[in-house]
Amino acid sequence: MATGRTHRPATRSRGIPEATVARLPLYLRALTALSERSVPTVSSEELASAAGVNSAKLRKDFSYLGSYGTRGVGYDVEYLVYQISRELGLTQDWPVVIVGIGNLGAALANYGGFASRGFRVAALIDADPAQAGKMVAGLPIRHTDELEAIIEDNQVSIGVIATPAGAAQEVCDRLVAAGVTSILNFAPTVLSVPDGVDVRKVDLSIELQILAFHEQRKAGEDLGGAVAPTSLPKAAVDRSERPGPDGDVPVVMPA
Amino acid sequence: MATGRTHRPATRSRGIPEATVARLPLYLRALTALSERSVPTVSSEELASAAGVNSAKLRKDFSYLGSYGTRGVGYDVEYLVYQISRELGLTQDWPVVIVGIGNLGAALANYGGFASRGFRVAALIDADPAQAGKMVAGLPIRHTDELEAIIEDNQVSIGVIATPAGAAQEVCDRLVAAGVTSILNFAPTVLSVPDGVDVRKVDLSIELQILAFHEQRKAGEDLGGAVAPTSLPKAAVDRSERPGPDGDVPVVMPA
DNA sequence: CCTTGTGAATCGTTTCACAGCA
DNA sequence: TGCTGTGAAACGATTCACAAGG
Repeated sequence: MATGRTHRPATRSRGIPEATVARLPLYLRALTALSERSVPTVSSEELASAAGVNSAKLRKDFSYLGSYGTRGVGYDVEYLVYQISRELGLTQDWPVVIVGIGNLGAALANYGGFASRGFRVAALIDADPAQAGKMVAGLPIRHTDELEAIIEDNQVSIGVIATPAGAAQEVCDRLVAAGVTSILNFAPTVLSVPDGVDVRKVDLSIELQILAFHEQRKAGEDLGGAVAPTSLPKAAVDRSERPGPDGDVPVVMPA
Repeated sequence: MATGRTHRPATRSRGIPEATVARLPLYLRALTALSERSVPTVSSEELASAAGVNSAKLRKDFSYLGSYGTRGVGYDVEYLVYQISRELGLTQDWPVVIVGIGNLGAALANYGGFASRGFRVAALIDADPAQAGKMVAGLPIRHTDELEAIIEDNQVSIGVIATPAGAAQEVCDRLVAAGVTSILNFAPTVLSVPDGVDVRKVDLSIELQILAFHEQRKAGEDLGGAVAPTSLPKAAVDRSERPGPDGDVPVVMPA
């Protein structure tokens, strides 16, 4: 979910629900695969199962875009690909910059999924002068000093932050000051941004922690009961038991 | 959200809402930072703002865990760190394997956030024989042939898939057959898994597409109207207009 | 007859607002 | 007095079930 308090609460016109927007890329991927196999039409049932959702949800989602199906038949694949692409804004070109070219930044730079949608990596930026000039994914790494100029020259409105947590807020501030209004943040920090700027967060360690929660539950069920003594009296907890957490996350990469 | 149809619908005992579970790691991070600065207590207001949520939500979330605060005062930082860690299952050790050691897999292997929570990278696995034996993040890359043995020897229940999309389902099947019951999937595919296996998905390109949607909206608003002719008659769309999408995503890395 | 599109019912989450307690 | 804990209200998303329409 976007972190910054954004998203017009009023405006009330073509309101596509957030949950629906988040699924459109999923449908698009499934449709693209069908399109490659030259499948002309799909039913909501088929497409839903390819996208990993149920058909009622899919139909409701599509109903927000308009009436693009044919009753008794299904949806025209090419037509839907086009409609969803347009709705998502992928029929235009989006230059993005990636800041922080460690392993993660490099992985992102090499990621084919960007180019094949409307995204074009306009520049790779890193704070380490020693990295400057090195080629990654066919692009030279440029130094942070050039950040503002790069944003302006390329009309970049989307920035990807793949720096260590400590650097993220400063990078974010500079991106925003230079005109970026959407940020994809891989650093494990809460970024604060002015109104009108969207932040989305991808946090590897959080995803694992959620898995661990469910995993623990499963283990508990195998034994047929609650896993841990869930409610021991507060006084019983020895403060030194967990000896004061072990230094938080040097984070993703030396950037 | 988890993709596989999982999550016990019945059981009905200590039901912590999914939305709450997903925020616990966030609180934990904020609390850990406070703990390092030796802050003894926080109010819901302070902690909420550090975690980027509002205080009512945070209090409701904590109320599912129990009554861990003190009215008029706030929450004991160390105590809460411990309670949340335990609830998330982070007081135990979780061995994980990472399959697919391209740039992304390497970034994950180097990611400090794993070790500092209860996660231990038990092995790195790649299908490329030429990679086998190379050291990444202090661990040797091992060949896919060894996958089953590694899982068993290390009692691994959590697997991370960072392979190209084409390989993901097969890797997933092998992981599950070998006993893995939680999967974090970075490949842009819908994985199908048997009941009882949890899948969480991180998709870089989807996040960007969601940003593009909102970005487009902003651009449209600047001009004070709808961006695109949102509803043109179906017949008007020339099928050859978007010439059949350009090959989906070679994906993350040559793995 | 088949599949879409959608009101209405349901479910889960968030927010409000205040009683309860240190 | 101040902040937690929580019922109750509001909101949003999902699912149901069926009428509409090719």
